[in-house]
Amino acid sequence: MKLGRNFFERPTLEVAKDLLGRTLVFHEFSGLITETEAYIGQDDPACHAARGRTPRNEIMFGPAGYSYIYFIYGMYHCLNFVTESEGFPAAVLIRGLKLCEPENRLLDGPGKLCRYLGLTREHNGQDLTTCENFYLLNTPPLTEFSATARIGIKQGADKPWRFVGKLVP
DNA sequence: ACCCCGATCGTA
DNA sequence: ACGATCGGGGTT
Repeated sequence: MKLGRNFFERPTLEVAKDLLGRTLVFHEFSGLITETEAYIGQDDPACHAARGRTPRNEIMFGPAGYSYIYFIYGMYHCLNFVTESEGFPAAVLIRGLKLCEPENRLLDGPGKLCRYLGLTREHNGQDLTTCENFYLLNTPPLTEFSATARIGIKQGADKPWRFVGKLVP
């Protein structure tokens, strides 16, 4: 069963935790989400939308359930899903994926994940709730997880908004 | 127009 | 610990 709009139209911290264990499908690839981070609104200094709307971050201001993919460090892309209500800029960064198809492999890191799947800015702004080859399945969530500070940021490093699922053997 | 730096990763 | 590599966004 595909995750619908209402899954993403919730507080970002809830969505970030609830995404752990869900299955991401992108064309021939599928895997379990194992690690996420929340970026929440203009009061979160680490959020790309902290200083308002720009061409890059405008998808974050739109409706929930869309992909937000940006280019970083001159060589990597990062995948996010937009959350909360239209007009409120927030998203969940996907940092880890336990790939099941076409091979078993752990994609640990947002840049490595996008590089393996072939995700680029061309896939920015896709509606995950209606797309035929880019969506999420409601496989059982990983209820065991730890919360830590977000990785690679300076501002907002005090907030424990990174969630790492404990994979059950 | 310019310049600094970043939600990273691989190697040292 | 650090360099690669370049787009974005704030500043001039």
